[in-house]
Amino acid sequence: MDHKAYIAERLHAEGVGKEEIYASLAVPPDPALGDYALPCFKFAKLFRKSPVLIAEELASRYETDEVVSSVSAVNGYLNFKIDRKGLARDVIGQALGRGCAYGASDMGAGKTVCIDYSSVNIAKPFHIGHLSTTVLGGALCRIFDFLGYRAVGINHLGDYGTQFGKLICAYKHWGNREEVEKGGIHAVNDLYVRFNSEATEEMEAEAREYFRLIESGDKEATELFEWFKSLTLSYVEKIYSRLHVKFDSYLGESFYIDKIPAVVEELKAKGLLTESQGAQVVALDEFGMPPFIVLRSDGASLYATRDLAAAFYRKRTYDFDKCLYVVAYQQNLHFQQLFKVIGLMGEPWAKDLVHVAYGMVSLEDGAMSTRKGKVVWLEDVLTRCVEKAKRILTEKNPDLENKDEVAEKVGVGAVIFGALYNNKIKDIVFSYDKALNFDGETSVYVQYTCARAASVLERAAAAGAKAEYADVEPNAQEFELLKAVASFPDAVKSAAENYEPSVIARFAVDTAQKFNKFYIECKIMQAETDQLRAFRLALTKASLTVLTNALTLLGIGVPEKM
RNA sequence: GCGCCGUUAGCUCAAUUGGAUAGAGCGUUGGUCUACGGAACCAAAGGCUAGGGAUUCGAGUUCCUUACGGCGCACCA
Repeated sequence: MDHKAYIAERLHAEGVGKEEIYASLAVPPDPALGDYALPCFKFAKLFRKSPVLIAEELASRYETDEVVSSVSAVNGYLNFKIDRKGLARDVIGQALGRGCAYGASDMGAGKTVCIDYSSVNIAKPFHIGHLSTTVLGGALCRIFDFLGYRAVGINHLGDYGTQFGKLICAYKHWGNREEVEKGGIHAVNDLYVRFNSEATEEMEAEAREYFRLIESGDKEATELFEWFKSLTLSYVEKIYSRLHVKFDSYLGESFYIDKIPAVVEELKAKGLLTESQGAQVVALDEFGMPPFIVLRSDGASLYATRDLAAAFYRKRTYDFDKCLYVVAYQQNLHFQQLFKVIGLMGEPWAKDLVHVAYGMVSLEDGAMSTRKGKVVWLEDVLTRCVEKAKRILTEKNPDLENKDEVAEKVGVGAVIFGALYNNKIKDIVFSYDKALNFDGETSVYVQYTCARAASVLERAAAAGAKAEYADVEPNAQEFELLKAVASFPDAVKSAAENYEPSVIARFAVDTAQKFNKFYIECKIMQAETDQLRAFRLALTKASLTVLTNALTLLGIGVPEKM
């Protein structure tokens, strides 16, 4: 139940709309004051009375019931207390009734959200810098899907550009099939790195020629390129499946090449295209931005041009209500320009394009650099985290059967969680110390909490004890936990509205903390009465449900034992 | 130089979008077990929310300004 809506509906203040009351309702800093509060200061002018008086009058007029058990006025705040039993019945009913759908809604029914994320480059291995876009985008897909939207995950492959001419050139000079088959994508990357440091003028020219050959569909060049592409895709697929992300489309930049002329024509027809220093551009100086280059002076397209064509293609193909670009803030200007150009073209959906910007990853000794070999490969991070998880697991729980499976969930989960726990805009300095830390506010803590809850429920099942709502007055720990469980649907909504999965990660830790307090303070199986035991078991089950749903939305597995 | 973003406890970060006494984790110090799982729990210490101004009944949150840091600024992606 939405308590704020309930209160807003029943609180009558002349001249003040329900929506305004709903929006103004806040949560008091101390639960002893109440569960919701309406600050009355802003109504003082309207009523020409002191906020203290307004709060008192509203309090005296509000009729309490089985949902809102008491109302009080304190220093200009109107404080509401939710009936504990009523909340317990409602929350436990919802969580146990809906199970893995608890927190879901149909608010997005009939709407489509395109989410452009991860966007790997062909022939480049996955490094730690690619983690954010991948797990953020993956989480956003699941969150929007959970809210009833059709979420379309798009991997806008970096599969076009002169670098592939260089790669083929390097391969022809220094590579061979056997080595690449054996070394996989890293061997391919090594060739590319070598080209960048050793290539002669002649090789550069050769590389340009190879790129031209790819474009013109030359058999050998195309086959080589397709080979590198399939190597890359099978490599990233493994990582994607470990991170639990999926894509509905792998249409990359090369797909849009033949769609560019039409877009250029349209720009021309709308009088937006001008020539500047030999290039075709859209001038944006009146908006305080540098020009948007559509075609280079040699007539070739750019990344930006392909993005422009891709936006139109997506609008036509999916008729999205929103199209998100999960790309680092480095590209702020690029997206501002792109969106502005689409707006200037008169497309009303320009407003539906959103750059979901996130912070940059660097290493402790500075920025990453593939050329200098200063890179942290994601697979290495995953491997080390899973290894550590297994070591701890073996030590703490030697009899556990499926150690590898559990270690995978714990280790990979820690990596995902680490990337999703803070506000996405924050820069990250990667360190193995931090990545391998499983203490404190981590997914491991949440998973451990789940395992504890699952363990109690298992004992209960073995003893034939029921987990169901019972008519008891929740104590302080139980009530705090209930409120946390009840706030999950709001957390999911807020995560979607702000494109911020960290809201859900924070929710998970907060709720786990409250469950642990409850667990320590309240005997569950040894509760004083059967009724109380049933109630606490139900609360335990409800907690496990929300925590599982929260972690699942983030792409993190929940082991039953660990 | 211009633009965007950031700055909160020793460290890493929250703060329900302008509300009451700014909260967590790590680290430090001191506690809690003959146990429904100690990967836990409790407590203490730690803050002029980078500095200054403004708006407001009320500002970590909005505006202006300064400092520091990151990113970007024409044919790379």
